[in-house]
Amino acid sequence: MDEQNRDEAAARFIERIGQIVEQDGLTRIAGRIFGYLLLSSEAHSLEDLAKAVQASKGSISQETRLLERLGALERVTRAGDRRVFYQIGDRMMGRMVALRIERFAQLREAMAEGSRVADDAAVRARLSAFVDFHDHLLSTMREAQDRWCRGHGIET
Amino acid sequence: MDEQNRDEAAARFIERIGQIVEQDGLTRIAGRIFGYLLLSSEAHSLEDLAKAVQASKGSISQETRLLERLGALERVTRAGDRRVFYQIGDRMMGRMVALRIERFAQLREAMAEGSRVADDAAVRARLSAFVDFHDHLLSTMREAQDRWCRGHGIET
DNA sequence: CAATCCGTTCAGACTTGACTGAACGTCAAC
DNA sequence: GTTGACGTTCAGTCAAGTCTGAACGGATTG
Repeated sequence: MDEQNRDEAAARFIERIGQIVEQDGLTRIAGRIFGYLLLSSEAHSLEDLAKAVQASKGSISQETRLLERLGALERVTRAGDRRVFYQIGDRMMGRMVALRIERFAQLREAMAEGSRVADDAAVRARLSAFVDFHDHLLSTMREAQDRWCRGHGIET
Repeated sequence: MDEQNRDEAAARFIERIGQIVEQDGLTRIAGRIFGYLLLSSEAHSLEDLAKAVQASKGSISQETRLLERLGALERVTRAGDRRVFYQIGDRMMGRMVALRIERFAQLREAMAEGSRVADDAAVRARLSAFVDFHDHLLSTMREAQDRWCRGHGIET
């Protein structure tokens, strides 16, 4: 793969991650920042990122801090340099999965509340089945996550 | 729980489901329709739904057909009645989980593509680890789903 | 102190897409 | 054929939220 193709492929990857992250409720710019950093082993300055994803400094500042809060990015500083650098966080993988597992848990809770509220027996049965199913699913997911993380030295 | 409280609780449930479904990329109205039908054992007409979730007939038509396409709702008709009624589909539970599993798979694919594109060995290693992890997670999730569905007579 | 370099914040412009309501097509009944 | 009950579609409206760019605050250097 020559450099030209590699750059195009990288751009496609960044856009793709941008869309996926956007589907998860963040902004497209946050997704592109994340995608860009995923493809780099180095930390990048705010200015770097602004140039790479073609967005204003303001947006980059906003979104990097959000991603940091979510545990997706890490902030790196260097002696003798006032700038801030961002890189993919160690706990990134664990956090991404944890967030999605959390979504399942949220839905489970809502359904549980529903089955408490419902006055119709058939409805209660349907919602209870949903809750049971998700309990099952959640426990296997969490177990899978724990096991894998322990086996590979990944922190959650 | 008296009727007043029950109605309020039902309304809260419907809004909550509305928000969750909205997070999943559908509209809030679609979510409310879904929530409303989740709490009912009967099928409801388009007009019923319009009144229940306070939306226009146009929106209800749009969103019910979308939910039907996704396998969340079923369309029911009755002899001697030209109206269409909607209810929660049998395959609802399986479909909801399948859609979310699909999201994991999407992310896995993107990361796999990234590891093909990356020119840095450390980056490739990070992305490969991500892919492996998701392969692991996906297989356990799918297995859990299959096993549970088989054990409880749920169709996927 | 002035000059400069960063990151942050915020008001406003702008984009996106949800939602409505009216028009339309269809079917059945009369 | 006419009327009325339905569901669908679509152009237009409106609100939500993203993005920008300028202003700002703090730190550092000369």
